[in-house]
Amino acid sequence: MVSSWFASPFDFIAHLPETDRGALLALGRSRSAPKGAEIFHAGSPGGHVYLLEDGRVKIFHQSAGGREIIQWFCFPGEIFGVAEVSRIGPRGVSAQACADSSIIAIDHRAFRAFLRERPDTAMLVIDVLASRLRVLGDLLSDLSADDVHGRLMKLLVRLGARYGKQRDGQFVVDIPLTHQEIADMIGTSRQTATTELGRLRREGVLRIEKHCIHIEDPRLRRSLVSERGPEIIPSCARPAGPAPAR
Amino acid sequence: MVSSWFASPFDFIAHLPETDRGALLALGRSRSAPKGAEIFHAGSPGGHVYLLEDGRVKIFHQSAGGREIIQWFCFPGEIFGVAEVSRIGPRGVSAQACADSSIIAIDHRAFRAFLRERPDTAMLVIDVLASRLRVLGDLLSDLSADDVHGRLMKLLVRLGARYGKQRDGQFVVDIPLTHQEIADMIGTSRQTATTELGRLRREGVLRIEKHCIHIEDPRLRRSLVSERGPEIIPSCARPAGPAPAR
DNA sequence: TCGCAACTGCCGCCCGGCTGCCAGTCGTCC
DNA sequence: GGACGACTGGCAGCCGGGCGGCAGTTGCGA
Repeated sequence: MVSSWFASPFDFIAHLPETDRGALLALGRSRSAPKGAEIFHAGSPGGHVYLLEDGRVKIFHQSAGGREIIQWFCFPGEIFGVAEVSRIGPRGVSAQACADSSIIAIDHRAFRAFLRERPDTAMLVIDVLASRLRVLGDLLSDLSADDVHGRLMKLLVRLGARYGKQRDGQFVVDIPLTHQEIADMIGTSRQTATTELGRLRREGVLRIEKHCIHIEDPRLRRSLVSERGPEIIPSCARPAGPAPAR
Repeated sequence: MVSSWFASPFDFIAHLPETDRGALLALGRSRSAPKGAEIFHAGSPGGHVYLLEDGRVKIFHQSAGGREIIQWFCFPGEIFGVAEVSRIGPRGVSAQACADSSIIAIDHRAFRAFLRERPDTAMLVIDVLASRLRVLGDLLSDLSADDVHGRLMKLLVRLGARYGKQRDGQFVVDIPLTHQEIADMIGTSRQTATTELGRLRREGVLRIEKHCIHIEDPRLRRSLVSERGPEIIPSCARPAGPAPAR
């Protein structure tokens, strides 16, 4: 059994070395962000790095036409807003709480100074950035090569592998998503996403209940279960074992 | 005068601290790659990080349909192949020499060990990854929000700001590009790229000579010249000065 | 409990851009 | 110098999917 690289949620806080965790958290200030609150906005200076203690945060790009392109969701333990603080210039993406959230804001200069003294944590940051680079690269490739149906299927696979849970004999992606959000994740319109989701529902591939996606198709379900392996801790990763099929 | 973040080529080797440069270069083995040679391929294990001494390298994603999505070009001094070595799993992108090139290959374990001991270089790697994350984020947003004309204009601005040179009273993007490559950079077909380039030529915006783009439109030219500022060294960047308009 | 706002679901129209095709030009290697 | 391959340029046809519109449903807050 192999685990695809995208199947492992990146719990940054949990992966921090014991010796660094307390010190890093102490650098920041905790604050709460109610559902819908904007944490930072594209164009703002970007003086902080954030850790998500609890809740869910959407990282997205806003285009000129008002369209949103969702790059990813952050879950508890993840770090975000880190790409923009290392280079001059404003943030390129916006962050918004999708649920009542609790976040820790760390001044970016303090964060950089911290990384300089803690090589383990610095390597972890490199791993996070590298992983996100791959995610975006894949999104880019899908967007220019696949049609809407293909992109939606790939989204299902990714969401299922990464966030899916087995519950009461069902396979559920435990994130409430609107059609609009799904459309924004695969770069299409709300209407087209609705149509395509309707087709998949009629074909028995999935079912949506309380905005959560239930995978019904037994084949897809099995492949999702087998792709979720034990969580990979990248710092411990060795190029041993067979490479996962891509 | 402000400099857009994307206007600064990232000469990794030049930005290395004096104390680290020799030691890092000594870790690797230099080799040459003739034009068209593949340096690594998507799906391969990814055991090395590369520095480009001379030449030009194309980093791209190959889609199922055989289509290429060019993520960026590397120029002398740049580092590449770094995103894939930190996580388990094969490479997601391929690298190919666009011109006769000379590269230095560094074993990824040696590279990681090096970064652990050299915080300045580790921070530089973080800056490189962060910068590329922004590039991909922008590409993604353009691809899903703009039409071909808009994407081509943005490509012109980026290429011009980053690689443009003033020469003999002309403004030239000094990279020989085929229509196919331009199409691969903006996610469209060769034919559509040809058509759109033809229109821009007829409108007097640009001229293509020996596969190099000459910017003719005086307004576009002025804006490109003013966007190229002194090269930004991210490690020295302070959030002083006005934020560039995006 | 009511009312509004957000979300879902389904049309039909229409246009941007992809596919396929072919002819002309340029560069390069025999 | 000739032949071949790579690149450019343009045209016809078609279709995926964006957009506007609207009705029905859900759920949240007053």
